[in-house]
Amino acid sequence: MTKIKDIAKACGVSVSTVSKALNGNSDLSEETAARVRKAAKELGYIPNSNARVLKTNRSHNIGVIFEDPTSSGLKHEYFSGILNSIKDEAESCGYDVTFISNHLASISNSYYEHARFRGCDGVIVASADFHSPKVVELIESEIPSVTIDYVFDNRSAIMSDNYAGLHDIVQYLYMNGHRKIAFIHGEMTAVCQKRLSSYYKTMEGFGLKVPDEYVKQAFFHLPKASGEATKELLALTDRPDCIIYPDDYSMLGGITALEEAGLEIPDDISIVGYDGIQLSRFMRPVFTTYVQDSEKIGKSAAHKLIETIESPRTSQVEQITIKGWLQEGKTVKALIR
Amino acid sequence: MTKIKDIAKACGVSVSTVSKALNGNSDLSEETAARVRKAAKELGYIPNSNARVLKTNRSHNIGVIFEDPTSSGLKHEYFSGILNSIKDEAESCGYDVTFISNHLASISNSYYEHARFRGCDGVIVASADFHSPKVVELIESEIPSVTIDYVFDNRSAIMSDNYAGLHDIVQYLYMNGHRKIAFIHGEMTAVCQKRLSSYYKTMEGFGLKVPDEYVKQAFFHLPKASGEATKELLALTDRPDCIIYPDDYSMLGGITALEEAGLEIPDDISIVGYDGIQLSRFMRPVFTTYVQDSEKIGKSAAHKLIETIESPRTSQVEQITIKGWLQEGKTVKALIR
DNA sequence: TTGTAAGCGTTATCAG
DNA sequence: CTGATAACGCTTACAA
Repeated sequence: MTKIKDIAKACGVSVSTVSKALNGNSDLSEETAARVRKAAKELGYIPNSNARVLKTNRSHNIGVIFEDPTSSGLKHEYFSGILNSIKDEAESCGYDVTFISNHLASISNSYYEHARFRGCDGVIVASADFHSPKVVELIESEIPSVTIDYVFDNRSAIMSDNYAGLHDIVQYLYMNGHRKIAFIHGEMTAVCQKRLSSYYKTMEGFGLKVPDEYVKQAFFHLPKASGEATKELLALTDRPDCIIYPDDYSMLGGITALEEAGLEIPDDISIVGYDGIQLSRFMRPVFTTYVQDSEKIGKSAAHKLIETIESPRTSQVEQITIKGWLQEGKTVKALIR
Repeated sequence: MTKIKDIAKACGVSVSTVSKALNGNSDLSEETAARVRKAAKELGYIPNSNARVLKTNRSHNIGVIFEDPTSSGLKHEYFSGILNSIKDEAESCGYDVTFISNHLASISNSYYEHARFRGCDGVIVASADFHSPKVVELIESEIPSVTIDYVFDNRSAIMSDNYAGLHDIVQYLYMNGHRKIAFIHGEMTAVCQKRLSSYYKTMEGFGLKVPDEYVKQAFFHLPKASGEATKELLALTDRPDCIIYPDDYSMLGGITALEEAGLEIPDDISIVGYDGIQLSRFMRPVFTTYVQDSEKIGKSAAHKLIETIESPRTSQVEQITIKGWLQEGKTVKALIR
């Protein structure tokens, strides 16, 4: 394999001259530089990033963590969408993307160590158990990082607007005449808490009381759990006329339960999802759901991280909130009041 | 940051002793080895992969190419499933996973150069334009590689069983009494050709003639195109009573066209998809479709590549075919004969 | 069983 | 404008 030394020999110059020419260093005659570049091309020179990183301490490689605690990981459309746009943005800035895990066989069982081991310039924590000490260790380290949907002190975060999400949903339901609005939510992650408080607050803002029985815990991405919760809601003496689900996928479990109960959607009961996955647009009736802008979220995360890496002084720590939008489907009935 | 030298100093031994101890080299007294390991832990030592790779020429990093020519890339459930299981398998073997692209800003516009640049031990080509010179360049290089759903000479490949797929579909339709079976297929990739020839052959095996008008080209993952093709089929004087689609997602376009034509599924016309994405199980009627085992495909690809890397001598070049299965949904009518 | 020393390919400092 | 040289952190003959 051709290396700098070979080029130097071929051109009759020193290795440092070659290095400078290849890196566009200005204090070199344009003529020599051109000669070197030409030779490099002819010899099929490919730089060796490992040698470079060793010397410069800059890898132009960012780590990404996609380890759904519920193990759905990349299979979740929300996350694969985010990954896809992280990749696009990173590559267009000259950065590579490597997965970081906490169980790389025989190397390390810590995110931090893994990232250090590979010399990542920074890490995006997209999906992980944010409460785990391993994540905290990484976040509190000297490695620049950006989190998605979770805020750590003194670190930038990209937030899907869960507050607006529930607000817009509840408001939409209210405007359509609904008052008895139940909320089946996922496990108590930060995301979930945000949605929950937004739900309560918005309800309150409309002067609506929330009976305790109207709020049920299920699990994200687990249709069965939401199906169970749905049955419980249906068993109430004063049952809701509207149910908000943790996500579109979970809503499928709800739909099954509703069908079993012989209820028509939306005539007998209205339902709303969250995420806006493809499926939500193709189901009949089309889902009314809050669409998360995963593309923008991924892009922003990569952008912010790279900014933090390249301009540590001027880059601000900030929480960037990415708004989504309400997809008006056919699962909510407009009640005549 | 702690390095080998620091450990050596702390233990009063040489750096080579430390290196040996940390790498489990046998010709070292157990006592020294233990002392060194203890010190390494206390000092929070983290190895530097770049230095290691530079010296050993083994990165324990595999590259993956996920660049759908149709740009759907990772958003396609089939591919995100594959990626997920590649990642799992690689990590459990102590390998990292890095995306390789042909447009990494300012570094390189060639897969091969990119992979060399990062020192990848091998590359999995999961999704790319296999005909492009850039892919060929990589495949023909000295870098070990495994492809998915496409065979190159002298390289291992993992193949979703497209032959069995169409065979099983046609057979199932035949068994259910269908004779007029149309096939809307995707663009003419290798995958598509395999399905097409299997379709023709199986039809022939059952003594069925395929009218030219029964075979239409549309595009993978583009519902609209399949919708158009569906309309053309419906316009035939002797229209098919059954349509096979390029994939589940495309079938949605077909369904829309059929609905517009006022046809009931499966009473008026039967349809079959391909892939077995989540959506196919939640749509009503549930899709009859051929499920591709993306998890097994990804796992096999990683496994085969690592085997090739670690045992270049004994590892065989082979095409591994991964069978899927027919998901019996409700979109095919059992015709009384 | 342990240590010495060379070298992996690159960049950066400093002298010419 | 160009070149010598040290250094990045590690592994590995080979020597002791």
